[in-house]
Amino acid sequence: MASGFFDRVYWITRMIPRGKVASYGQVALLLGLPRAARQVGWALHSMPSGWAEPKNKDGVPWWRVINSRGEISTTCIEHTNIMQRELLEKEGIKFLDEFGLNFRKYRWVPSQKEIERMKLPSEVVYRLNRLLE
DNA sequence: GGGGTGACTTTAT
DNA sequence: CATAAAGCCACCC
Repeated sequence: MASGFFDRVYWITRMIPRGKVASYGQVALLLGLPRAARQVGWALHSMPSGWAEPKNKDGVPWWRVINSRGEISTTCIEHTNIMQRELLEKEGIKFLDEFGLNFRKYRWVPSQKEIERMKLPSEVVYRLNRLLE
């Protein structure tokens, strides 16, 4: 388990499968920090630029993290919202409008086993299950 | 140690 | 449905 907050964000984000998305809040929950959604966005914004490249095998698939309304919400100039949509479309995701998609259809729902392995506090597991149902 | 800064979220209007 | 406001907390001066 990584020690720093940022490293833990990258660790969770790497678990999101191709063609699936998670919200910033969902990543925060999986970290065991239910109210750290904003910092998740910041972590993805300020990671080493090489890690943001889709071709980088050891990189972080930042484009699979969107906001709780199912919309792309990056303000990054290097990695734009348009770029993010193209990356997701390349993974098979269809958009409902310019930057919105069907969260019901594309949300990453970790297996119960994966959730157990993370040893999260019961309150966090409760909130997670409610989010994913 | 204090204050500003967010790729956020929820709740209230 | 759209907007606003408040709460949020890791990080960097």
